[in-house]
Amino acid sequence: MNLLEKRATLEYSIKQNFGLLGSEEIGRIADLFKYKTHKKGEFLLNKDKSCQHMYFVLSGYVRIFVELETKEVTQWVSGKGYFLTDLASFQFNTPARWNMQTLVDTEIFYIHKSDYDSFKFILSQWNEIEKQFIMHCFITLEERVFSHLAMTAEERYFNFFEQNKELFNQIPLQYIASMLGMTPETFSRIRKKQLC
Amino acid sequence: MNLLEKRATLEYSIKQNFGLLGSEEIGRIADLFKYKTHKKGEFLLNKDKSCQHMYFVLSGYVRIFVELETKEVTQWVSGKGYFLTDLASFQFNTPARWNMQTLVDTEIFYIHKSDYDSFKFILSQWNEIEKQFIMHCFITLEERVFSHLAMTAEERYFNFFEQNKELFNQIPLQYIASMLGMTPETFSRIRKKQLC
DNA sequence: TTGATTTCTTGATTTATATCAAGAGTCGTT
DNA sequence: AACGACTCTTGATATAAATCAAGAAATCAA
Repeated sequence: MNLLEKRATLEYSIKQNFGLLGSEEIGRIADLFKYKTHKKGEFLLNKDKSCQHMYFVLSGYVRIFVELETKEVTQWVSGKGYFLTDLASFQFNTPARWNMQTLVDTEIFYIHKSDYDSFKFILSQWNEIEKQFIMHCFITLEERVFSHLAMTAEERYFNFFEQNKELFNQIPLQYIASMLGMTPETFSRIRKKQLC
Repeated sequence: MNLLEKRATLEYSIKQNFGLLGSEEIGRIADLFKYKTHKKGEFLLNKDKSCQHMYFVLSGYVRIFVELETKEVTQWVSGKGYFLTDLASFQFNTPARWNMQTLVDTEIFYIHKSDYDSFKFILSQWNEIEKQFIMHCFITLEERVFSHLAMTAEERYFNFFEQNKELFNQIPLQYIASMLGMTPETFSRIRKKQLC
């Protein structure tokens, strides 16, 4: 993939997630993102630091997690096409709540908060568009909370599998287990049922 | 509480949740809310219907829940000072995902979607303000997901209790149990530990 | 106040999931 | 190819939480 194609991928995802923008406007947004590659295992963000960037995953995977006394909790894994940041830190300058680490060699586009904030001056509809984006994120999270109120570990597994098949042969399964709220052993046993 | 004091309470909560507004502007927002009382057990919203309103709880409690084949799941209980709606339905005109029912006689202010949508024309900063409000909601939900990934039922109980003491002697405890993702029996046993 | 209904508690039991421990597979590196 | 480091699986066991069932307590309505 050459840089032009990478750029096209970014623009496509901006269109998908921040609808209602003309292609000229999308171009102006994309202009402010910078391209970078990260080796497997590198951190994009450390907990308690300030999160000054929003990231876009072009290829690879980024894990969002936190370390507790006794265990490590993976909050989410973002693959290609995802925008990600620690929202509380990025928007309200609080210390970051999560670590972000690449699980494989990963290509990202990133944008600094100061450039991101300029969108609202460049584009009159920006606040409206961003608002809708966050609403969709909120609705998705509501579903995730619901899955913990209403579903068993096994139901969460199959539900998630249907939506994210590709993830299951790309990253260590223990991280999927954690983001679904179960141990690797439980995950493995459910998986065995699935395969038999 | 007379109507003037009720109105003042609404304005105060608007200020709390949608900061950055002058008092004249808050007044113009509050003007578009209407006051209504609901008897215990009345529905503000039925699942699968269209949610055309946002609600503000002045006094009382509203339960957000859904009925499954085998059980009922309470997603949240909103007490005084809460704004509530089915966001997906209110904003994107999808069928409502939740029921909303009062748990006691309840006073609310409500606003129709068409009036709510007019805020952005009345107030130049509205989109920005609303965006920040939703971001805070999103961050709160992230914490809630995390509580299911990292905490036991007992930890969720005590964590929630610290934040919401008043709820525990105002509404049936079974609903708190459900929103914390446990059965009433488990809830009761944890509660016993707390009291002894 | 009384009876009816709902809610909460408690005990016994079952089930789901976590923990612990060991071994097997996989992957990356040299 | 071989080593070491992860990662996954599997079994045995422990623990957390759900289920089932009954009764007690609280609440509501007449």
